[in-house]
Amino acid sequence: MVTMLKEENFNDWYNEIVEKANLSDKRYPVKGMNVWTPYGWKIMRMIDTYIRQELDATDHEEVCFPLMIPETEFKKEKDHIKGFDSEVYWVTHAGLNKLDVRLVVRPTSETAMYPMFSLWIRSHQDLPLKVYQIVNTFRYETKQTRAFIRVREIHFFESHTCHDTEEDAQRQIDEDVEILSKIAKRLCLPYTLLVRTDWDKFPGAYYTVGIDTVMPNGRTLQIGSIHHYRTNFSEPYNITYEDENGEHKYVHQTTYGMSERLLGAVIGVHADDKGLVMPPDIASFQAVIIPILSKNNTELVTKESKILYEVLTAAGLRVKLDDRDARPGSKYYDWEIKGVPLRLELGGRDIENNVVTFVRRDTGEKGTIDAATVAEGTKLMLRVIADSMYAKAKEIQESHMQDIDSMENIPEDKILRFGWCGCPECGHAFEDKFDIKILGHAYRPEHAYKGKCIVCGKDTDMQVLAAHTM
RNA sequence: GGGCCUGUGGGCUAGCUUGGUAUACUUGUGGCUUUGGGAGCCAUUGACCCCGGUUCAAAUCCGGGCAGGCCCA
Repeated sequence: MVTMLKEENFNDWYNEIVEKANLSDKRYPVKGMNVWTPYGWKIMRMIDTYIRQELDATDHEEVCFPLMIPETEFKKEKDHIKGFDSEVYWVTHAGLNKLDVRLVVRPTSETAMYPMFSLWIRSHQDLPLKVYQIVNTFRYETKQTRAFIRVREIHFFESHTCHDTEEDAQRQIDEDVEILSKIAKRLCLPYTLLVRTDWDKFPGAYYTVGIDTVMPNGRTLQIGSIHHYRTNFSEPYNITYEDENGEHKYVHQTTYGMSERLLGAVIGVHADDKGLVMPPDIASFQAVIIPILSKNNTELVTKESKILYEVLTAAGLRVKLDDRDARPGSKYYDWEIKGVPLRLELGGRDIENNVVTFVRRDTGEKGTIDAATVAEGTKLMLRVIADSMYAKAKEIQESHMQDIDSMENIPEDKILRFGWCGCPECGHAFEDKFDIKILGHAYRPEHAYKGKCIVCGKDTDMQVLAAHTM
């Protein structure tokens, strides 16, 4: 049973869900490094599958670079090293010997990949270069660690692209945005795309688009980011191509990164006081079949349950037949904690009436599906569940948005929306006064804005969002 | 970065102040029985975070480490 309430105590509730649903085992004896349990890993792999699917479909190629980066390469881009040197792990020894050149354990792979890109790319015919990898990266987080949300060993997806022009790099970022929308749909997650402030962009980037989602406690969680590097890395790493006229030019680069925080966001947004609620597309099991046996029909119900399992599996659904020797009620609790989207019960009454009883995990709604068309009926129900999960999450996100026009009476636990002139002085003044972070301005504004800077009162056409972050 | 709290079977927990025999529940295992929201009975496995100190004696007191949680910058 889940004892913590999401509304009252989000942090404790989150920890309890992760533990009770058995997504991750935090007992591994290194801080911030947790064990992926079979149930959690299956879900993460499902998310990775969709990432691969979308990246492959847009002509990205999967690669796998080494974990370690020599200090000499790591140091080439000055802002980048400055942004990371307080949180990288160093390998200083090999056996008993001290290394002449220390090795960095990758916090991200720019500095591992780019020396190789410089060898791989020679002509404009080699462009665009679009690669990605899904690997673990390491950051020595100093803040409180938290399963999936702030860890030191990160399950990370990163794509890296090189282009001949800045415009082509810009097109890549728009493609990344499209890819994101497809993946987020699978997770039933709404999000915002905000161009980060200059002091908050990725170390070495020209600009950064943060991907944020709103947690029910009113804090935002960054679930990914997209960066435009221009030639900030290609210059120090000497990644050049020869154009049609025989001239040598620096490539324009972009990156796109997301992590297991996607799973953290799914938990935070969708789970409830009974446990996890999995979006159907990434659920390890989309439906669980619970046979309801009684003394005189054990054989019949067991047989029919197996047939149901086979019919649904053959239709491409991920199904679990729970034939453990336990009471049905105890099985209900087990699968509710694990968040299986749909529970299918099959007992003597159902067989007589040619139906299967279903219970939705997201709403608790109960009903029956016609046994003759059970595969179609189940698929339809899963689609309804996904749509309604997304709609509910979207509603929560919007209920947290609030426009403000003065620095008085700032509401707690809201995502604030207001005008900003763009100057760092006003930005820092706002952030420091309320201990809140300016997340940035819309990457694709829905409409033009005319207003005044909330700090200095100057006219401005830039509207920004600000919030407490997880 | 600074401060506070905690660490006992797989999970949760009593015991710690006042040093001596480790408690309950849950889970696991085997069996009987039962099955439309956590059934019951019997049997049974399983623990004091690590290192050092004080002591005849340490889960308990002291120091350090590691890990977890919370608050503040």
